[in-house]
Amino acid sequence: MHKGEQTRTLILNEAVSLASQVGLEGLSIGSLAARLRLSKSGLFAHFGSKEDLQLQTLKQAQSRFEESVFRPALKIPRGLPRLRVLFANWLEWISQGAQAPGGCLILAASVEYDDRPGAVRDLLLAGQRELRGAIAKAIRLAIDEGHLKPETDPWQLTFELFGIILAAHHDKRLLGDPRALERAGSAFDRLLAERSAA
Amino acid sequence: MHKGEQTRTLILNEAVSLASQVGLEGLSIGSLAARLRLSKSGLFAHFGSKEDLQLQTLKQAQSRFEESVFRPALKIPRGLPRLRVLFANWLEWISQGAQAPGGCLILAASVEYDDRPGAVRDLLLAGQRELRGAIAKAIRLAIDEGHLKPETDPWQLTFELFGIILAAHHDKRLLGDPRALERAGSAFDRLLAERSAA
DNA sequence: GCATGTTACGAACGTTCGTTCTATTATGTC
DNA sequence: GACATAATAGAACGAACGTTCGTAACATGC
Repeated sequence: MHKGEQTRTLILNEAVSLASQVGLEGLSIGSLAARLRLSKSGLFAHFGSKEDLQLQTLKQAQSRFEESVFRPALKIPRGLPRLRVLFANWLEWISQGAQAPGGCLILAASVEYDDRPGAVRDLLLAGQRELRGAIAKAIRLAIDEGHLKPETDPWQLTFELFGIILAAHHDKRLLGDPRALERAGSAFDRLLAERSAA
Repeated sequence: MHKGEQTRTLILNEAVSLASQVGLEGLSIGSLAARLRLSKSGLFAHFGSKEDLQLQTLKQAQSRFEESVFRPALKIPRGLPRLRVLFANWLEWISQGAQAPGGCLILAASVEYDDRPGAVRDLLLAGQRELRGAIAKAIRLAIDEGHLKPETDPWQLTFELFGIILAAHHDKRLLGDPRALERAGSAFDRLLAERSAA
């Protein structure tokens, strides 16, 4: 009954790791099966198509992101404190080399599929919209709490925060710059300092 | 004698266009040949290996970037004016859908190869370092000209500018957000305004 | 412990991949 | 216009791709 679910989870964990290195399109059933010491057909039977495997892999990564970055932040008092934790968790997420040695799968897939219509892109888009909305909401709460100036544009600030994350991810991975994280941190601090209510 | 060079250029132009959509790894010799109505082997003879094709394609994109974004900015007076033109050209570059319908090939390849050692990654790294250095230099000139505060950190500002570009590219392509460019513009303006010398 | 249904395997399918030959056609030079 | 050279085509290669199918091994509920 639940032996299937068990190996399915095992497969998806390995799939996230592999796909983060070679991309969702580069993720091949054969090599994934070899990593897990499974037969190609045995693994395939769990999904039925490669696209489904890609979708499930992406969903796995998304829910891990939600669990690692977002959920913990909800326990922090709303306003600036929560926003700070959110950003800190996010930074930690993109610099995790353990479970995703190839960097953040979601960011990689976003670049890979930004011009390929289909279910994968739709899933990415839905996740991205949800993420942006949640950050904008956290910013709005910070305004309501009187932590940020009322004229702050939540979407604009969200845009700029995302840019810092992207730059940190890029610099850490391609350039291997160890200062990327502190650069991101000070950019974040300055961004919030400007908009902090007096 | 120079017929070869001619078709080679034709191939590389199409390769940049195709690779921007499917990635440098997804770029296959067969489909590229079909697009150009060439035989697979005939096209292959121009390069000798797929990796060489990838390298030449990336070099083509890099030199086009240099030509479109950087070179024109050198004619603008140094300091803030040049920096503004640089950023504007860059923004225009990432939103060009004509020759690279899949977005900026360099950015896509940076994500694709950030964890794949080899010649492609080395080329990306060299290009990125050159770009960062050039921007930091432009910023330093703006400081020297008295346009920016002397305590401005060129590398930190370069980092943040790059983040804005990345965010704009992402939002325009995945989210299809038409406001991405103006968001980037106002982020840029504020970034410079803060550091403008009185 | 047996029956039953789920789970995994192995072989094979047709395609496409990058690459290597050989042969044929175009091109540039005297 | 003939000749050397460069450029393209065509066929074939082994390997890997996603996918299908029949069958053996297994785990589960009685």
